[in-house]
Amino acid sequence: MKEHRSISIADQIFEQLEREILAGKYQRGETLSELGLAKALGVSRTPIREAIRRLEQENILQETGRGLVVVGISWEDMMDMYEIRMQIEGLAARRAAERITEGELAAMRDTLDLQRYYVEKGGESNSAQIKNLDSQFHEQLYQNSGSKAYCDTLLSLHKKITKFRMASVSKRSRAVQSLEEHEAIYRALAAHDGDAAAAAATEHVRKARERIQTIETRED
Amino acid sequence: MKEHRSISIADQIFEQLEREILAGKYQRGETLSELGLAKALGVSRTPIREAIRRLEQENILQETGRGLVVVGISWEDMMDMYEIRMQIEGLAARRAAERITEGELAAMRDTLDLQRYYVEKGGESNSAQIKNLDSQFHEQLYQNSGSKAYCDTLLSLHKKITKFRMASVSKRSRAVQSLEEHEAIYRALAAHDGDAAAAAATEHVRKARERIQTIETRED
DNA sequence: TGGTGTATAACTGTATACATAAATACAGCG
DNA sequence: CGCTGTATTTATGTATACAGTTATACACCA
Repeated sequence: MKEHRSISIADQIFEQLEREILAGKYQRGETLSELGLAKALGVSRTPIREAIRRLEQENILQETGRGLVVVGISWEDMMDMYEIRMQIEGLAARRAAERITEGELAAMRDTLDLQRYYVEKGGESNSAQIKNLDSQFHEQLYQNSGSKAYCDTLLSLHKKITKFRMASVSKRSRAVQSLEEHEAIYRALAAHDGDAAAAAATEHVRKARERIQTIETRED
Repeated sequence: MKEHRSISIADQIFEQLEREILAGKYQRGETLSELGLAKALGVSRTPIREAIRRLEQENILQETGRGLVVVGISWEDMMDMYEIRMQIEGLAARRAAERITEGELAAMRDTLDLQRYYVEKGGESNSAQIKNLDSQFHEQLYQNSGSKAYCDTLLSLHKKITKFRMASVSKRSRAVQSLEEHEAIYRALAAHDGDAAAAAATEHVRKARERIQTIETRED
């Protein structure tokens, strides 16, 4: 089955480079060149340049006038992103609790149910699925805050954190804990309890950061 | 050590379009085309496309597959950005207070002195200067937080707010108040008092938002 | 009159050509 | 041996050509 809408080469390259840079494939400070990337990927410089412009705008790549230098993000950067999320994800959850509709609640319920299915099913092959559903839950939460500013800011942070952690594996027990915290957020949203939603979301981010600190070690 | 590197056409166009979109020159939902922009600005599509990619990444312009649609930001979006800043600018100030050096303090002092000079001098012609120095103070604060994540996030929000408000005029009394709040932040930084710095920064953003709410009225 | 099929125009995506500037290599010269 | 000036390579910035796709206009036909 063919894709309904072809994604441009430039977008694919952007995604790939973003993933690779955030996952640490390139060392920070390492230099790249347009032509080098173009040859390596078998395309012309044009789509490469467009991908680079987007990466520059995300501050994970920097133009030096002669070559590109990889900025990426460090472990400390990621910890800081969690800290920022702790603050504003709570506020976003509060807003979502106050304005979420039944339909939006049902959609989040579906996400949770699917996440629970894969978590309880176990198996390492479902790790990617679980991560995707985890991201989806958060994205729904952001969307349901009804605020473009909150949504944009949180999506940007969440995306970077997710791709940074892409290489790491997560244990099942952690997935269960994360799921239960999602459930707590959902219950607060369903009850339209702003305070509870804010507290649950903030706590979830805080615990997620703790979990990462204890399980992962990463040079950098 | 001044940069002699000329700014590319693509960058200039990005700055211009960003300013115009955020300032509300284009209506939200309005469509643009690469060729139209290229002809209007007298350049080829290449630099236009690169500017567009960056604007897309900022979520103020959107590609539809056939033409571009202006997203921009609304008054509510800006209020939300202030709300987010209230939270994280305080945390950034706390960090800055804990790690700022004498040299960095001196640089911020210089910015404040210059700002005070123009504020006390009065005159409408200095409005732009004052705004620039105001931005500079905040950027120094962000930088001195020592955190890439805080710096990136706050810079992005601050830039959009600033350009959104670019069209508006500010009264002198407001400029004086803003300056005094900056002084309060500076004093806390100089005293390396994290709590005070956080409180002062948060309060400054809160009051800045209040001031805007009372003086400005803008459709949309 | 209304629907349909085709031609046309408009737009984006990609590749390529060319200009320019900067780093590098190297030969010549003191 | 060291310095210098030049040639070459390599990099980016911009323009242009071309392909592919989709909306649009319009003529034609039932």
